[in-house]
Amino acid sequence: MEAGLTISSARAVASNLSLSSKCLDNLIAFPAPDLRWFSADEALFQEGDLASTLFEIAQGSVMVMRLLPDGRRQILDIARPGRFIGLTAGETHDCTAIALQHTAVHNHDREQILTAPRHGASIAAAMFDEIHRLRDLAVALGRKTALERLAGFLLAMTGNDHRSRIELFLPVSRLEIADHLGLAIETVCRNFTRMKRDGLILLEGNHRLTILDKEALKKIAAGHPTQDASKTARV
Amino acid sequence: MEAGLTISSARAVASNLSLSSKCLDNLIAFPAPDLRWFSADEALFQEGDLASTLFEIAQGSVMVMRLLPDGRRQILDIARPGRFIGLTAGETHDCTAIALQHTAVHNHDREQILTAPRHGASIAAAMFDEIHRLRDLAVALGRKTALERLAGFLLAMTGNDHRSRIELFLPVSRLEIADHLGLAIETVCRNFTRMKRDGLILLEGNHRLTILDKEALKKIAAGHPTQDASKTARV
DNA sequence: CGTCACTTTGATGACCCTCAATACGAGTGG
DNA sequence: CCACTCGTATTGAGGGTCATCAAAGTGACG
Repeated sequence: MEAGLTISSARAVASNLSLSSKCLDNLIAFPAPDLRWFSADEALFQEGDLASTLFEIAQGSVMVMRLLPDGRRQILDIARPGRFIGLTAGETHDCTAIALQHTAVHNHDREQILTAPRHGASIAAAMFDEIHRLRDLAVALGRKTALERLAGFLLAMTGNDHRSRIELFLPVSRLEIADHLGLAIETVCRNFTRMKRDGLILLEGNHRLTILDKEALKKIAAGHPTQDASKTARV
Repeated sequence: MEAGLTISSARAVASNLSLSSKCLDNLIAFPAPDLRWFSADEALFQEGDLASTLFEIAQGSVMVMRLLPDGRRQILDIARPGRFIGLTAGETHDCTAIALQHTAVHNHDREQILTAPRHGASIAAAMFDEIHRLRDLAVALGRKTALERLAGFLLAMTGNDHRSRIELFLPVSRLEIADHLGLAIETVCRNFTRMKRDGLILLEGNHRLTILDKEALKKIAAGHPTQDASKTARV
């Protein structure tokens, strides 16, 4: 692993996240699959590996990423329990998946699950979701500002929580957020600081964050032509 | 349509592209689907529309895009004959599809084709391809330079043509290339000019282009730490 | 031959990256 | 308990790539 990509053991700090209800549903839908544990920073699969199994996250979190020859990294997905990992077109994986915490996954045989009619529907839904997420990401990376990307990222991390004030556990470091959003780590920091200054969030340690004004974040993330608070504040 | 997005009638100039063999295969695999024609700039569907039909491009080309409230645009896909359009997770479309030329599409009933076992496999393959393309796009938008993105775009336009010298028809304007690659139109122009200066391509009118050195483009697009020609040339 | 849309080129500026220094937090050992 | 260390996060200064603004060039079409 490269020096710049080193990930601390701080990750083990809070690996006991809630096991989502969606995941429990899948435990019933897919009876008795193999369960396997990965430790933090361990690879579920690497780009180029044979794609014979499909992983379903039971507990923990996983990042899916691609590396350029000179070390530039794009994190394509940060996946939580209930999600499928390893959907690919060809015989081999086109990206790498790394566990972010101590993570449990169900192994499904790829051929078997794709041909089984009942399971096929779940996989199809997972693929549609994947397409939708990647479209969102492409719009963010191609056309949104750093602040808008970060707001969208935080909202994505909240999942379906509808409260206005939300306490979040971030399974990723600033560097990983940066590599997910196509930014430099310093830009992530500066915009977190700005959100904090503007009363949108609270920062409580590197992996804890509280959203104070979800509606404001939504407006920013949507790319609305908002009157910039930093400008009005200086009048 | 917005002023900035106006698209010229120049598109009709060369709408007689080759009807790919893959498309002919599909004509056999999916017997007697409805055929429908769209004129240039006509929408196949808009973001928010009910997603009841799946479109298979028979002839022409289509762009899939999303708009932000203030007019920023991200073109997510530029699709040629043989490709499926309208794959979406929910009941409604999460993006807009516009014909780039006079374009013929086959209409497939969404429910019917997804449940039919034989057709389902083709759709699954199409979805995998879509995921793969979107990952490539995200890596480009998030972590590649303007020159690298443009090189990758040109290679994607060549399809499976293995020759070194390739004459291309570009179904899109400079503005559309820019909105696909997350750049400004001027940046696209400048980098085309640079490629031309470096002997990588020829520019022959706004929609015609010849690739002279495909291998060099591949190296650039892959993100290899290349010795910059613009620097060495000035010594 | 004038208009119109698009493209190209140039000048300038903004946003974000890079480099650098400091701060913070957790773990370790004295 | 406190100094020390190490990795990460934050903040500041300066620079580069690309965006914006502006103007000229090109080609199609009436």
